[in-house]
Amino acid sequence: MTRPAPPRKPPTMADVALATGVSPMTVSRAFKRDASVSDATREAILQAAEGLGYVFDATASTLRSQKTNFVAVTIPSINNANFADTVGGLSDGLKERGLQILLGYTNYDIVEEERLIEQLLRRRPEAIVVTGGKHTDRARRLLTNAGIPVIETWDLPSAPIGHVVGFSNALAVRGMVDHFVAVGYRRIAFIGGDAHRDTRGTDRRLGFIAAMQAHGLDATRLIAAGVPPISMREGADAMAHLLERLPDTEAVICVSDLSAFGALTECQRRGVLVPGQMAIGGFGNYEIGAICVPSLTTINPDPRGIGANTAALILDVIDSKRTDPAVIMLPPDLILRQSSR
Amino acid sequence: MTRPAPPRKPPTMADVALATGVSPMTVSRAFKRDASVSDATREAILQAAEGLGYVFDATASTLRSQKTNFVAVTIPSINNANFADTVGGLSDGLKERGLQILLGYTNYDIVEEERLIEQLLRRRPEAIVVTGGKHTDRARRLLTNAGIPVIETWDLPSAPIGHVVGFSNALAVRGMVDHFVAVGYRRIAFIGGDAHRDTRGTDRRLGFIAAMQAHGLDATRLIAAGVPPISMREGADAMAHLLERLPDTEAVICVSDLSAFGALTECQRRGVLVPGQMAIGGFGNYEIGAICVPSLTTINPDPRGIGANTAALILDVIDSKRTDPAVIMLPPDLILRQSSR
DNA sequence: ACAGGCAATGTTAACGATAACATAAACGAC
DNA sequence: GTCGTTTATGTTATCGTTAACATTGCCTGT
Repeated sequence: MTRPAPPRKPPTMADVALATGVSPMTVSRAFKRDASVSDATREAILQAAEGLGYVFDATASTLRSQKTNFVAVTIPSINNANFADTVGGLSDGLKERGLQILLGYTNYDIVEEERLIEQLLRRRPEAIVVTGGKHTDRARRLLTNAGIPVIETWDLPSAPIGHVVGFSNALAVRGMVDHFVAVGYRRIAFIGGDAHRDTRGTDRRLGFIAAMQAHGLDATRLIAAGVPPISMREGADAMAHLLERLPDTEAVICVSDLSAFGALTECQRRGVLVPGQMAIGGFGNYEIGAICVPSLTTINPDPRGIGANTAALILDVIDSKRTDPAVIMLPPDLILRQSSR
Repeated sequence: MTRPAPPRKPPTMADVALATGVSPMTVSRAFKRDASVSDATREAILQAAEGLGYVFDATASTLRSQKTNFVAVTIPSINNANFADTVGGLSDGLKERGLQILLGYTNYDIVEEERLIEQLLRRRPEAIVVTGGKHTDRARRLLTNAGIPVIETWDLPSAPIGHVVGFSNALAVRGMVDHFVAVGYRRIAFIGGDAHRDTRGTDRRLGFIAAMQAHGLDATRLIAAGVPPISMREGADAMAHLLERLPDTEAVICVSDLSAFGALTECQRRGVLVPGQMAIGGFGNYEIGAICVPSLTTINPDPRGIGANTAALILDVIDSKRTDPAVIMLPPDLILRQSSR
């Protein structure tokens, strides 16, 4: 009379304890770092655990200890080298402490961001990192009341919720405008998206306009190239548009290196010399800008540095080494390359 | 006599229940979709919850119901448009069911992958998706014993652990070699990384060698360009190397579009005409290949499709609509563009 | 008018770990 | 040799939610 194989529930610490002849508490200690368990006992426990196929249950641990070891992170898009670098820096900085990243993306939409933040907070992260400083009212409330460290990145919010690790997108673009003007360009255009979804892109356009006006120059050569975030294709289309409508333009600043590269290729297709007939500037210091011919003048916002600083900040706050809201600014570098010589 | 503000523990369902005058169980039901609660009661509960600043505790829910609503995913690198697209397709397909992605990256290292898999399994995901079919023995064991659906992607493992959603990297490259030969190229080189870290890259190189030999052609023009995954810079370096050492080479197939683009720029810097003097093929159908001048012949492995199919498969398995291990092949497309005309 | 059914809600115990406290044994200082 | 201290381990109760079962009341059909 053979029974059907029982559904065989996965083993728990109690099973490991039974197999080793100790109490569950000792098993629990054996899986911690600093706990006081004799080497022999720990060895026996871990071996029994491996033999039984026991896998630590982080959920139960979390519920009792009220520590999830999660850090929640929202980024606009997972498919973006800049944000990926920030997550990389963050992840590396948190790894040694056993903090795991719970990642979500908002698709550049603050309503989606609100939904995402709520979902993430349900997992009770130890801290939450959001990209950007613009949120729905409810999202702000959720973050404020979450009772955990909140870090806004990639931006310089006028009214920060908690901590900030970022920079001013507008000021960064101003630096590039200043450079272009100093080199002698006057009829300068800006290529960006056509909506306010991408707030960092919008800030860059506003920074462009303000900087041009500060120089007493015409700030109306604005090409809106499609729904943000715009990429290579839209950059190329925008350059086509620009060359047809405003052919006397001498230089163009693009909202990103990707659109700048697209714009560059359109010049190549049309035989427009870069930088001879058209100078180009980008934003973001993507790899492509360093490799393409001609290489692209750009702004390096140090995405990995943002992530690394955010990680360090989180650890300091968790260790109570820091109690007041921090505002960490990482001034972006202007990188001069062939496209604006 | 003012007391110091109490640490004010975050409200629980019991608090919401008290505030609404119902039992905690009814509050629990109000937060579910299908549960039987009257509209009036649910409304009152949700309003009270919002007023108290209550946030659902997914950890406790998970522990009791044994459902985490997590799907674990490992990718080699977060900073890669192909894998990002796969995660995007996966995420979109799982979102409607409330399944959240728990993402980790292995840095192209199967030892790191093992560590990561163990970490992820501790969170008790409903399913686990791994990139690639090569794992450490212990990782294989962990996956096999996890008791959840396992899906290997982006590959065609010889001995699958569970389900597979992928394609043969070797066969895909063979298709490109066949094309190059048909068009008349004979002295064809391959540019890739110099180690076995990136198993998909290695498979592509092996596919190249096999295909060349099948045509009776010299398969020794192999340029190793650095630690995988190689990118634009390494592609440029490799092309420089190739042009100096094997100047009679007529065409080159690169392990990725990124290295192919780097190789292309090196040709541009040296005045080597593409495709006139050197034809180039890439892999991955990255955006850059469609935009650059000349545009790049490439292979489209349909990363988003891999993600979407994986999501659909996971839902089918969870719903028990499918019980046997699935092997879903998405044959990559060869995309012919200017760089190999 | 009453059985049967369904909708809305309540009660109890449990998910699997560990914080907090308790205890036993070993060790050293004087 | 006694006492305090440290080390290794055990016991009990609990984290916040929900599965499973129980109950109440209202509606429907005959």
